[in-house]
Amino acid sequence: MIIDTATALFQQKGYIGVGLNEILKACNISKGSLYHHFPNGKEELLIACLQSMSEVITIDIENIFNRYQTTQEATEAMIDKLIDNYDREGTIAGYTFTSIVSEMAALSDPVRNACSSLYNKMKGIYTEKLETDGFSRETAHSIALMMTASIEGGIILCLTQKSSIPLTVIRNLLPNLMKESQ
Amino acid sequence: MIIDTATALFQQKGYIGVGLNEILKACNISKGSLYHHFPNGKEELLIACLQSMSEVITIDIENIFNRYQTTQEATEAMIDKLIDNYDREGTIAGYTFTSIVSEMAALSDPVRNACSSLYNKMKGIYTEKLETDGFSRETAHSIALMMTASIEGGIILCLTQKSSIPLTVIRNLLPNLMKESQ
DNA sequence: GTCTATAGGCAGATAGAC
DNA sequence: GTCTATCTGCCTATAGAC
Repeated sequence: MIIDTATALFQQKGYIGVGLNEILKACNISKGSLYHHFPNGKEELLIACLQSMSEVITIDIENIFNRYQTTQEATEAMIDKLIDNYDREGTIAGYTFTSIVSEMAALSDPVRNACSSLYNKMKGIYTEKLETDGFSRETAHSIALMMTASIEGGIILCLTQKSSIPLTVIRNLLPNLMKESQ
Repeated sequence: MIIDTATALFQQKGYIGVGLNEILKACNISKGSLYHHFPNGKEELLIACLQSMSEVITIDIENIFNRYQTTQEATEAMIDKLIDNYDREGTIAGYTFTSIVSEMAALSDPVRNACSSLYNKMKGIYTEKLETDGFSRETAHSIALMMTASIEGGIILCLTQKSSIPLTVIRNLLPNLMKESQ
């Protein structure tokens, strides 16, 4: 599948970091074929990949959040998975999603909107769980946003420092936010 | 000054987003001249710019943190400044520093190290202030890291959503971390 | 619907005059 | 130490055969 292969490459190297030729080679298809399916070229392919990523990531997070009773437990399990991923593979699935946002937010509104909706989906899962925990809707929204931001920032710090310590610290501090604001 | 002009461009558009010709035109110099001063070309210029950014940002944060008695007040003032910046100009100074990390962390170790040291400097200012607030060294380090990560993530969310709300929420939630962990 | 060949532009880098 | 001219290579996108 073209989209799966391209998604992996975009996640590894970012949008500008991957050339069209590299994608074609990895997919074993030709330029003519790609432009037949995606007349608007690379950007249209990226947006299709972002939609695919959105589904995969959302389902993954939802599974974890359904498996645990409280937001706190689910969050710890989720971050543990990110840390485990990093320690085993040296990368974090969804990282280059950060890279794509940073590169493209100012350049392409369609891409920016696709990324925005992905963040909102993640935040929505957190919010819902926090409300079942007993938080007011408003507080739930605030904490969910804080979770999204600190995890995203934590991933960046891990990749910058080549260490999983930042995410470990965040994993241990985030629960305080869920106790004290209640 | 070449570095000042190039720094501004890198901050606005990221490393790959700015062409060498664009920099030369903005500085009114020629290719030969640039390569005389920076034999290793664009990457060497970027690292010089990151060092310059590091000084500017560090001094700015230090000034704010010296002006207020507690970390909480200083942090709120600092984020207020980011929000004000965004609302007035639509960008956030230091943003494209995020963009540069995301683009380059996996590609260039010298650049990654320069970015890592910049994050550490910011975190160091927070840590010091938290210790004078009475936190243990270990707790101070943890909270400082959380501050760095959530602000960085908040900036990304602001740029993705084209709104200053994420940073506003983070400004209001971060103080909880400084009260309850004490 | 998939292919090859190629267009057209711009990237970063270099050579050598002055 | 600054300039202009030029090189090589890669980029995305297109044209047109099959």
